[in-house]
Amino acid sequence: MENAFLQTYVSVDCVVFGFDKGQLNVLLVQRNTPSSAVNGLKLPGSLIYQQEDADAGAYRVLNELTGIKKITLRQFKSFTSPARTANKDDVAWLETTYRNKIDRLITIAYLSLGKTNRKLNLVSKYKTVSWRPLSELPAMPFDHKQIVEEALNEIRSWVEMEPAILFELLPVKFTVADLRRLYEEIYHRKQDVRNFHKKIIRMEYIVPLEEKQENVSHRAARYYKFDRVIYNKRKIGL
Amino acid sequence: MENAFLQTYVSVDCVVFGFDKGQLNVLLVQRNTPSSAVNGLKLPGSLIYQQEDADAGAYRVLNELTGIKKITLRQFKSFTSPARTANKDDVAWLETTYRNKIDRLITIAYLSLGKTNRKLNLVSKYKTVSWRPLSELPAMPFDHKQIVEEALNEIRSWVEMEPAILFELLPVKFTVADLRRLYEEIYHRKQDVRNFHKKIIRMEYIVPLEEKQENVSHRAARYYKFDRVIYNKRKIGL
DNA sequence: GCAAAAGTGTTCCCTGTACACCCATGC
DNA sequence: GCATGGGTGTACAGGGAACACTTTTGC
Repeated sequence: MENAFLQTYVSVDCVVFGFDKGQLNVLLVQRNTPSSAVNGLKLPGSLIYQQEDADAGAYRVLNELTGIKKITLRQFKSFTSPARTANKDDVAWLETTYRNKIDRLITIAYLSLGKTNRKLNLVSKYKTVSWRPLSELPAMPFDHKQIVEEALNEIRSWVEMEPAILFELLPVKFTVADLRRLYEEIYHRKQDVRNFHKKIIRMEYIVPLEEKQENVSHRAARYYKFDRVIYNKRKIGL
Repeated sequence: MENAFLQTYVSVDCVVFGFDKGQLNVLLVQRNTPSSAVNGLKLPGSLIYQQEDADAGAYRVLNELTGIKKITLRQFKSFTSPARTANKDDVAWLETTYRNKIDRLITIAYLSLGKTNRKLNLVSKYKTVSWRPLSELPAMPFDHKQIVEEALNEIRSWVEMEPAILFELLPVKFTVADLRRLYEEIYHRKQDVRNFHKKIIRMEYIVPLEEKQENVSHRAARYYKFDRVIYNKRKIGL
């Protein structure tokens, strides 16, 4: 008995995390097909073209579906199980969307961190693009839920390798408490307030501003900003 | 102008590292084709089948090409550039070997650590399977050189996540100096002998044996072994 | 004045690092 | 006896962890 070699379509899927109101969010798009059965939210992703590699495909697709241009995407894992196309509704949606017969599909998953106040949906083909809290993700087609879970694991090692990417998640001006809550979300454990403060103050590339919070019903917190120039100088020193 | 969606063959390639005589080695196989122009060493890898996922394909292929059965393979990156098939000799070899027209090929790369004293070549379709020192790798087809380089970077984060895999590279009985030289190879920096000793002694799962080296022209070193049971207990404690 | 969150110092321990000499063995 | 690599202790510095009270602001 002869085994046939796999010849398959290849997609990219992007897990873009955002941080807002103390929680991590994931950027999802909504499929817009006639059949309501297969409507629903999913990760931004699509088949890639003949002449592009997966990285180029990921940047193109994310831009086409959400309008996002300037962002860093990082390939983190391929998902190749034949069971990915086990759900008939998913396959029907694929075949309608791409006008091809598709019985197998592998995807290369990308991870990214973005600001939730970014403008979205400028050029989207999809009905809606929206941030959804990680803690209450909707049901999603294919193995998108699993992809998000593995992306979460990946964030930590990415942050350890390149701490600067954390600031992609925060607004330009942020308080130490914002940063602490972000750490707590990513590492799933409480940080001691005083120790965290000391740690942040030691980092010369997190620079204090004169500006403080306004109209808060408690003592106003100082704003800080991330200084990439100082950060890069430090790295060369390593 | 319409863009066609990529539909492609998918291969797996395995970078298996070994450690011998103080150096890291990579396991390579030799292509056996009629044309001598395309002969040469390459990473063990092959197209995967319709009905298998990439993980299953990687284990199958590594076994078919090298005889290796019990080993841990870890997916670490996909290589998807259209330029992978830029070399005509490589494409000719592909088409001869797989009896298909192949103009594009993506590969999913796997990383693994093995002992160099493992029995090889039991069921190999290839002429030879051999360990080659990392420092003097031959020219290889496709982007195999780049794949090995990226695998090297990957080892460190794998070891940090799961230190036990280091012992896959060492014989069952090893000296502290063996372990130190392995560290030095992987991290590319010298370790202080005394400090390294202290660090190792602190790890209860590295247990000293009564046995010592024999017939060495210097003071004989004590052998140690890795105790997985103690190691696993410690991990639960985290 | 009270609720809510910001801000701030000290102590202890553990880990990493720097550093130099004697020991066992084969030849 | 000499060459080769194995094995060992101490001292200092820096970072992580534990821990409680005062300050500012809006209402």
